[in-house]
Order: sequence, then structure tokens, then C-alpha cells
Amino acid sequence: MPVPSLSRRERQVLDVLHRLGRASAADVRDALTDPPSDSAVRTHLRILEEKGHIRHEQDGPRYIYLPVQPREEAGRSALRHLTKTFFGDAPTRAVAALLDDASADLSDADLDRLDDLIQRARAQGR
Amino acid sequence: MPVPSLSRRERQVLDVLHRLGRASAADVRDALTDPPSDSAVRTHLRILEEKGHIRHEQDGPRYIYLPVQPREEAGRSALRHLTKTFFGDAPTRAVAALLDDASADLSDADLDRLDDLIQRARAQGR
DNA sequence: CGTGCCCTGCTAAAAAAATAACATTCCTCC
DNA sequence: GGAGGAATGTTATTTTTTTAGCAGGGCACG
Repeated sequence: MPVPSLSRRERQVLDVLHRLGRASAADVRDALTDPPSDSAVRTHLRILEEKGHIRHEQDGPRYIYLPVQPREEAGRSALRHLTKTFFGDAPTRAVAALLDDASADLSDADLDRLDDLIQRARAQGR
Repeated sequence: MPVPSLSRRERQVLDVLHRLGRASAADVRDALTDPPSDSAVRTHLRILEEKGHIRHEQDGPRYIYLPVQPREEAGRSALRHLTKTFFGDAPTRAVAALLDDASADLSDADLDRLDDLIQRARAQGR
């Protein structure tokens, strides 16, 4: 169990960027329920960039920050950790929890899509 | 996006407890790849207990610590957050990522179980 | 032009976290 | 019964994190 390389605020800020995809300092600040000063947010962004977790593009007068690691990929890796921690490393159980939690909101199309995924897994498994 | 209430180490220690279910201070230390002193680990445990995240039972001469929130429940809540952050709040996409990542290791029994879960969701959805 | 505004970077200060040292208690075993 | 060992709690120190203050640059607009 390695020390996560991000501090509390850094994690929080990076999560916002993953959620939004791309965001200015002000956007990030707006997305926080407990925002510190504008200047504090900027500092975190600068440090996250130094650490290589995010990068920025220039957009007119301002920077737009983006995660370096694609959202999907970061998500997978977070899922692996979560599955280990809370579901005895059994992805099926994590899926069960997800479905159970969300089942009320799933459309038929969603369910069809899931069926399809399972079909594929079966096909691949042999 | 609220500030997580746990510091970096605290999160790490609590994760260990969720993974192990129950553990002594020494067990926790052993589970860390970068363990600080025994005494430091104890301090974190004590603080986590003060914050109400864990509790302890006496086991002969030593304390055995356990998460207050059941693992499954904590897992669900972590999944919800993760789904929001990395999968646009679409559980189906999180499931897809999980299956995709794990498909090679899933047994037929696992797949049957998943089919079953989807059946139930369909039944419930109408 | 030049004033005001909004952005960045830098730096210093305050607060929180992380660590280890130490004192204490209790049990075991000689 | 006392020495040793293993556990806990307390406290102090160091390190990291978090925060805000402030200087500088550029652009827009009167």
C-alpha cells in the first residue's frame, strides 16, 4: 500500500479536472464546495503540473488545465484500487454493487449494452 | 466537491483496515509498503478512532481495529464518487471498464451471476 | 496613452499532518 | 516480587500542506 502521491487538496483538484475534462483556475474554484482563495487554487494547479499530473493550454489570456492521464485510464486504475480495497479484489462484486445501486436508473439500452459486454467476455473467456 | 475529511496517511490506513477487515497496529504497519514508525501508525489509528471512522476491540493485550462503516457500504459510496469523477456519472460505463479490465479472469459462474444481476435489474425497471 | 482589470508566478506565513521520542501500564516468567 | 517485553497514550518536533499576499505583465477601453 504505497503512499498516494497527492495531498488532500491536490486530489480534490485533480478530481475536478477529471470530472470537467478541462478547466480554468476559476472553473476549478467554482467546482469546489469549500474553495480557498483564487491564489491557493492556482498554486495547487501549478504544483500538479510540476508533478506531471496535469498540463495546460493557453486560451487567450488564460490557462486551461487538463489531466495528463486520460479520464478513462485514470478511472480504470482507480477502479482497480477500489476493487482491491472494498471488494476483495473481486470485480464481479464491484459490478454487483454498482448495478444494485443504479438499477433503478438504468435504461433498457443500458441493460442491453451490459448484456453485450457479458457476451463478449464469455466469448473471450474460452 | 467537499474536502475529503481524511489526510493522506489516514486514508491509507483506513483503506488497509477495509482490506483486512480487522487488524492490529502491527498488522496495519505490515500492510504498508512505506511504513513509518510503529508509534506513528498508532497515532493515526487513534485519530481515526477519534474521528469516528474506526473502533477497536480488545484482544488480550492488544487492540484490534475495525472500520465503523461496513466494507460493502464504504465501497458503494466510493464507487459513487468514482463514477461521478471518471465516468460522467454513468454507472454503465464504470461497469464496462470493470468488465473490460477483468474479463480474462472471470469464470463462467461469475458471468452467470452477472447475467442474473442484469435480469433482476430488468425486472425491477418496469 | 493610462487606468483598471484579470491573469500569472513567486514568496512568505499559518495551519495541519506526519513522525518519533518518551512515559506508563500491564502481563509474563524467572 | 522484580526484570523484561510488548502494548498503549501523551507530547513535542519536524515536515508538508494549505493558504493568502503581493508584484508583474498584458489587454481593453475610456
